[in-house]
Amino acid sequence: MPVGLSDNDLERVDELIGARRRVARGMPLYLTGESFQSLYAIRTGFFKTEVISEDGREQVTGFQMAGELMGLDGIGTGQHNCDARALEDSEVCVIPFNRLSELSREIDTLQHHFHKVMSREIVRDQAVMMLLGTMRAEERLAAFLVNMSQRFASRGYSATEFNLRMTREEIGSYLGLKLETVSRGLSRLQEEGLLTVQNKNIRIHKLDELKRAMSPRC
Amino acid sequence: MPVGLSDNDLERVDELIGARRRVARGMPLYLTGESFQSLYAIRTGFFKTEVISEDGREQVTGFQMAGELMGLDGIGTGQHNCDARALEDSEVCVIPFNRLSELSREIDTLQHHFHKVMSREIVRDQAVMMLLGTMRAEERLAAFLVNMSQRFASRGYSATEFNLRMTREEIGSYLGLKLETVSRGLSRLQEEGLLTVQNKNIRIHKLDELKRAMSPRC
DNA sequence: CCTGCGCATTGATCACCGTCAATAATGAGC
DNA sequence: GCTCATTATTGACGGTGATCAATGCGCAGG
Repeated sequence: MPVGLSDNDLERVDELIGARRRVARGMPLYLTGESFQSLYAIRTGFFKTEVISEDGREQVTGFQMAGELMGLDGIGTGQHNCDARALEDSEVCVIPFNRLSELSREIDTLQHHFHKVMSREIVRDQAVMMLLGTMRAEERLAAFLVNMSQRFASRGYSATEFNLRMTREEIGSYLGLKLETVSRGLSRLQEEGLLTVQNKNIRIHKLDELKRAMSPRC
Repeated sequence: MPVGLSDNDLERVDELIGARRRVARGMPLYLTGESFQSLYAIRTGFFKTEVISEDGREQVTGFQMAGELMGLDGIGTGQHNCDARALEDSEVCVIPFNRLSELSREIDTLQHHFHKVMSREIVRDQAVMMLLGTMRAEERLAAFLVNMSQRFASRGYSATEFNLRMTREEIGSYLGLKLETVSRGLSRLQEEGLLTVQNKNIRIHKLDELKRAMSPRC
């Protein structure tokens, strides 16, 4: 993942990557309470992370796609603090955290890169707080779709046509809404002509207007 | 902050701490967009961090008290991604991030400690997402007060009697509620006999019931 | 092909919380 | 001590989204 390494260092980082691991759709990569040993970089596939509170509430805290890193929440306590579950058949690289720590002590670039990744995760979480704290249902939905669009685009896929891997309920959990509200919101955006929804398939017709729909009433 | 260092290493970590800096009530420690150079450890006082979105929305993302670290959000982009503002006259230790990086390459304990702090910040943020995504107004308030109580207690102050430093509006922003709802919620908890509110002064009478009030309807 | 199950859509109703508004209390500054 | 601005409380009302419920769709498996 990091760039700008010497050939020699690059080799060593390559060795850092332990095994690969396949995770079938619906199966957990790790569960809350399991001992934390490794980080996971997604090679292919799609995941959700989900926190479960003492009183049984569930909150999806994120959806992860290829290239993204999972497991950072486990470093602090030595135990995973959320569930990570595959939304489609997926493959991850296992990155033993001990080895990453050692190596990042020797390779500046790797250390910096790792710190940046953690920091960006914090910034991302803050953006979700903003979404949950201040946006109305349709704004949240627009923000979610724009975010998906950008992430697909940055991976070379279409920014305007993609298949969601998660259910309405999972979207709702992530956005702090009920699944009915998600469904209604999508129908509404469709009526307004911003996009077409057909089950999990989304076709965005007016990306700019969708971005504007993230802001309060016109 | 880290413990378990040799005397020698302890000296070096001490040197890591740059200047101290005083921040008067209401003044910013840093603002969004400023270049990121240092982390800040609070010696005394009380801060809030706040994200401001492009369309002008504000979201308080946290309240920080003595011993806590601020500025982690800046590492990823090299710029601060939120405002940090003192809620009372405060003093912080400036920790130049370059020096921290260097030193943590040499001192394992420091490296581990730093990684844990970042990870815990991520877990904390996820707990806030859970709060914003799944809890009703009064549950959020109870959770907020219990959290404050615990943090005061862990610093040697009373767990049942303390002064909030922030306004109802700031509490509301943090909890995704309007200030009126915060006020009503506090009044309600008071009517129920769980606590006494007098402006910013909180006296908790039934901490266990307050904890129960974090969960859905009795 | 049909069956059954999970997922999605849509409608009707209701409750929670936001909004608007008026008043009160607090604290800083002169 | 008085004034003013800020902060907090409380009430009335309305809207957004939750809840309850019924129907429809799509897909895996027999």
